[in-house]
Amino acid sequence: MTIKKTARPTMIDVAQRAGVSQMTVSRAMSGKGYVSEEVRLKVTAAAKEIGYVQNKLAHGLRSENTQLVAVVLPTLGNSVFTDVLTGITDAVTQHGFRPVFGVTEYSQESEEELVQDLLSWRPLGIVLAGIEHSETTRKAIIASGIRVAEIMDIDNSPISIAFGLSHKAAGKKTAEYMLSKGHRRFVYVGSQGGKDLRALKRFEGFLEAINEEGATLISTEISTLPSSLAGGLRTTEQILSAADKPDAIYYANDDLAAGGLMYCISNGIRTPEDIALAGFNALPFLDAFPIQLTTIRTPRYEMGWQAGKYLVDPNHTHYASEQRCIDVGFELITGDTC
Amino acid sequence: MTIKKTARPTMIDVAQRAGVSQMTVSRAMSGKGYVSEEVRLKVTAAAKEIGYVQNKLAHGLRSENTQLVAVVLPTLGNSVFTDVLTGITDAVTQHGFRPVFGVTEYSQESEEELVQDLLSWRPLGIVLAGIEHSETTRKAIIASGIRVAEIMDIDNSPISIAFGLSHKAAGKKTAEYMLSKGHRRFVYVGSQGGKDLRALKRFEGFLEAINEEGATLISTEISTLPSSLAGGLRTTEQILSAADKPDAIYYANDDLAAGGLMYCISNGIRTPEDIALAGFNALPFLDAFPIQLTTIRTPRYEMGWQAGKYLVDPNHTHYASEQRCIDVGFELITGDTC
DNA sequence: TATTTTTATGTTTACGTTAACATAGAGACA
DNA sequence: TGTCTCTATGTTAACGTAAACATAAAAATA
Repeated sequence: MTIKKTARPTMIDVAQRAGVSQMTVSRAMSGKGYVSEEVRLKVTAAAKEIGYVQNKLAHGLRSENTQLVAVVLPTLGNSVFTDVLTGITDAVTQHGFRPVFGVTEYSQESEEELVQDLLSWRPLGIVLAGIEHSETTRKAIIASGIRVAEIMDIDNSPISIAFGLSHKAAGKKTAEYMLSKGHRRFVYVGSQGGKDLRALKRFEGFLEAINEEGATLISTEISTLPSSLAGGLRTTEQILSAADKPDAIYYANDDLAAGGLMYCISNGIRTPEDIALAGFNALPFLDAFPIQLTTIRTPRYEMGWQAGKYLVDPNHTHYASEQRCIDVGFELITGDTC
Repeated sequence: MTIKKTARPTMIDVAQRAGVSQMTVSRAMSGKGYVSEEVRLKVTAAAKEIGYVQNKLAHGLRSENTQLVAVVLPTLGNSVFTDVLTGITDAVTQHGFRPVFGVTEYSQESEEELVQDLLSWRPLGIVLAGIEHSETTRKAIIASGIRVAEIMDIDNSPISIAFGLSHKAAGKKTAEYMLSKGHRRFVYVGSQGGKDLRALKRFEGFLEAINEEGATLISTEISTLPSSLAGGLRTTEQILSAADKPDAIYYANDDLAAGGLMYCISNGIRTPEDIALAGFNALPFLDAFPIQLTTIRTPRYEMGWQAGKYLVDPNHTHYASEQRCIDVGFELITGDTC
């Protein structure tokens, strides 16, 4: 006879205590199949007495239903993605699911490994941030046969379904608004060394629009660091100290833009008279600023929520082969800085 | 449309393809036991060809080793906890583990359910934010026999080990500094309807210190909402518009304090001459403010990292019954607002 | 050369659960 | 009254993997 490592109670222990078969315990706990009220009470009492805890590994292995949803995000260091994760978590938790996540740090190689690893948990579905993935990643997910939802971006072909917005259109819209306010000489400020593909798409849309109008992009300042207020502030200081000053700065996101705005506020630089500023995301802390930043509001929580709901809601129709994009839209916040 | 159950390849399929037994595949994939280099290559090639993906449910069930770490947090809506989660994730990922998490929204009842559910995944260990838990929660974890680490707080008896700081001491230290700067009439600003127990402990320490010195607490303003800059701003406006004005405000955290500081900056109110302000956490975005907030720096990422490392590092000694607190400390940032 | 050790592989079984099938009594209906 | 359906329970097998045990050839040692 071998010695068990952990003698955690199983359904067999509960069954013995309740004087029924193990299968009856299973039925009483899961609520599936017929169990008399009397027996059900005996079983739940016995389970509580001996501290029975379900083993989800065994459950998942046998039933092929893990109650797990995999989530792949570039980082948790930006509230944009924690908003999304919160939406996903809320949606799937409602249906008894749990998220298992990993972060890629904006690397497609990391994403490949991560997806492989997450798939080994046999989740019901997977949520991927972004719509650009390596062929290996796409193949692995398709081969697994599980449900997929891509979020944030719709500017490409999704594996199956995408809930997002057109970043190219958002960049374009920002440019059009800035141009309409008479700005003509721009600087673009980015971060992450250009690894943020959605930021690049916004910049692309932005560039197209200003080129169409014959306006000028003086320079681009892309730091390798993650975006931060402090980084945006420093970069803005440099830009405004240079000989060839722009009349407007387009930032990859609100973290950078807020830093720029803070620099202006602190140094008595007027917006938009001395310099116009625009960001992206409409982060909530900007509400507290005395000057409202021109930016674009994105429904981050909602994208996560919709994707999560889509994956776990049994009433949803699922699109295995059909590819479709759900445009959740965005809203230009004109603000005071253009 | 029904979801078809895909016949995903197992080790048996790999074995057939490679012309070996299933057990040899298991050994080749896991690296445990003897496998000749020749066979190992055949197996990995066969696995790749048919798109084999490990089944972690079966692995975990058989080996009693899930490579999972459970994480319980009050919310993801505050960067304090995402910092912690990032630390945990980084530490456990290094050792091939994956976090499974859930949020309690500051409710002990939610925590009970959540812990029960997370335990059913048979994680190697669990990280809990905070040191105050219901007796049911404590019992369930102890009965499960898994490793536990509590983080953030050390002002109580941990289940096993806690990595955190004394919030009471932090509140006291802030009060002492403010008193040393001559402030005597205080208002306290909180949020979450007092459900944030760590904030309450800081307030407790703060109160003790000002009472010892005979200073006055004019009032406490505790909103039921989650903390935000906008909330801090509004509350500060109210406080400074009242007839009985304090000479210092102590905020439950930096989100609220930053809102207050922003109100002062926007309205030409001088700190600390007109009003002194202090917060808690030293959130990074405050670096970009023209006036540095008086606050307390907390090693959030480090707490998460240490807890994660403690749980999954095979070289660590584990303290099953012994209770101990690891004080990670804090640092007073004197700043400009006191 | 004989013996022991190391390496390499296979066979059987068990992890804890649920699906599928089996059985039997209670009540409904002809 | 006999058959049929519904309810309540039990029995057996299977999910995919790794531990335990078994075996045999190759290498090391005596």
